[in-house]
Amino acid sequence: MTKYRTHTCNELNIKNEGEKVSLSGWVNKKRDHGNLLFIDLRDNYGITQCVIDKKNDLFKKIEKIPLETVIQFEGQVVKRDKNTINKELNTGEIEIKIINFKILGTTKELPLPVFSDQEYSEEIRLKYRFLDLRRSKIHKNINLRSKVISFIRKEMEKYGFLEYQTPILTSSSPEGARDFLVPSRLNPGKFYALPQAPQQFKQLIMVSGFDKYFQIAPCFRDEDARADRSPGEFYQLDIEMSFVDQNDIFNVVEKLLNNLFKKFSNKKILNEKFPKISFSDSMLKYGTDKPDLRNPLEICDLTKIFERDDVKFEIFNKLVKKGSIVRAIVTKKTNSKPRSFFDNIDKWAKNEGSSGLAYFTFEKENNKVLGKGPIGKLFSTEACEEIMKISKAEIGDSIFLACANKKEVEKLLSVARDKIAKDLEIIDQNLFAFCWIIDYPMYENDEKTGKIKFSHNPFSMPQGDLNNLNLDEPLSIKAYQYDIVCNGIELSSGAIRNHIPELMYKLFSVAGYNKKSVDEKFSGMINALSYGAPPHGGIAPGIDRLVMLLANEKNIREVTMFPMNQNAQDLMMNAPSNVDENQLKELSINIVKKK
RNA sequence: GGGGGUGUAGCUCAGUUGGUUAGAGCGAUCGCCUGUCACGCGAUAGGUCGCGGGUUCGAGUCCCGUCACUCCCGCCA
Repeated sequence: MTKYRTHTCNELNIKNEGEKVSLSGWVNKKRDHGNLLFIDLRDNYGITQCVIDKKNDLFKKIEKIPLETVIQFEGQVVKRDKNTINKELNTGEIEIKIINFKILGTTKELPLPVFSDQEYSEEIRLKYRFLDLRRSKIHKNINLRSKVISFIRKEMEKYGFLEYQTPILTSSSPEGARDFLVPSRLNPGKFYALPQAPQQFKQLIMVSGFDKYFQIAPCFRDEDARADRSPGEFYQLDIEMSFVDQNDIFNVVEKLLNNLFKKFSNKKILNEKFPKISFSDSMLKYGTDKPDLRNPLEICDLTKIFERDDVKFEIFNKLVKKGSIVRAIVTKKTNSKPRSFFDNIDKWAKNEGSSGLAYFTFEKENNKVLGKGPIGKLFSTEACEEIMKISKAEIGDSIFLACANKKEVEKLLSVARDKIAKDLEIIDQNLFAFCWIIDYPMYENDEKTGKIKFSHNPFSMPQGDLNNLNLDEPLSIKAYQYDIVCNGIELSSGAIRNHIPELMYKLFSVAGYNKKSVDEKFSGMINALSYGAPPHGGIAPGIDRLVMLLANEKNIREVTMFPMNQNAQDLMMNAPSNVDENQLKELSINIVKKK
């Protein structure tokens, strides 16, 4: 109880009948019958209906109060008639008979209505975020986010982790995303960088002898936004552990996510023991390293089929001869689908910038397997049977074929998998399907330069006999590097780190860094690892994306309190903004004006 | 950096083949209404059709440019 209220707007019920109470909140909605006025009063917790009739002298004044005014009502809890009970409200069995009121905060005319299910443009929502956040759906999302973070902290502490904080002003790192830079006044011409992640610090924490680290860590990357990627800043559940292999980390994360998702969602978890899929398998079966396992469709490789003489699909045959590959998606029991179903998918594929998806359906006539559809007759019975064997297709199933270089085929079929599943409505929306993607390659070919580069984190531990790595074939080396994926969304990646300096020099030299440049660029890390570093590893699931999944939202701004727009501007606070000439002078900075 | 979508009243949107004074719902203002909970009824106000240029007798509508928002590609070790 405070001077403003005896109860919140969500707690009064039939047991309080007759009590004199005081409530404070916003005028959510008025229903004015001329001689009788209902006001829905709203606060963070809920809504309570307040009522006044014309006999009361205050009626005329209260009638005029605009929506979203902040007001305090004194009144009496009255039981509602049976037929006027509102089952939608927790307080729906009672109402407050207004005795007195006090206006605590007035409002101008609203730029956007608060009480409405309408959708509004992002621009207006972000500019008036404080109004937008009053609306029930996003208000709930933000409170969910708070509860999720609190739950994670408690769980992690239960598992024996301690939260350690790391610097926000740190040094610019040579690899990875663009840094946000902060000029140093005391060191003219030099810059701090905001951390892209506390990657090096958490390793240093392990080297410092702390054993189990976590942090709800802010991360800053100056890269372009997406629906599921805030520009500028986001949060990770950063985790690092000493004396572990990757299964120890999997166990912690699986336990945490199972508990978290069970607590905050009614959806089922497909496999509580998350399946482990190797990177190469994932690229073959799903065309991507973030597969949506709710989708039962799988991709198979049929390149060999097009080397046969009894397959007369000239375009593909020729392309295969030139080195292209053919992969396919089988859809079950689609022989009765109308022609438009197939043509739409082909048309869609062409829209995606590919040469389209060829298709046909397996049928049986006179006990002989036949291909039906535009290109069906180009395949002999034997070829059809071979395809069915490889793709596990049955009579009545259809097959969609893509032919191009490996990367293009993977990319097209990965999105085609989503598209076809959506059209067939075979994705169970009431499911969370987690998986681990493991065995990432240590290196890859840089397409632009043709040189070998690290495919992920250069600090990852390579797999195999460390004294006998095949450095002549770097592309064959796999790393203890892993991702966790849920419903096709990449939640995070992690790795067992390389804590052996000599090995690190070797691995860096493959990617074209000599000892001197490694010492220069990663001096802090290398130096620390040289004084007794424990084996260690970790992971860092994205908090924003976890909350998105739990809130069933597709856009990260729906779970972020004060997000920036796509151009990394805060329309409410007007950031970024010009600064005073004097501020620049102190920082020894000149602005170069673009023409 | 590139591609798509959108831009009309405070908010959400309609606007036909280019043709009279640009409409609706919500909100605002005023009036009526004692059991609503998306209360109801009536009236009034509210417009640089994102901005600039062009075609045309005539442009919200067609063309060119530009800006803003958004989605995607690139990018995000």
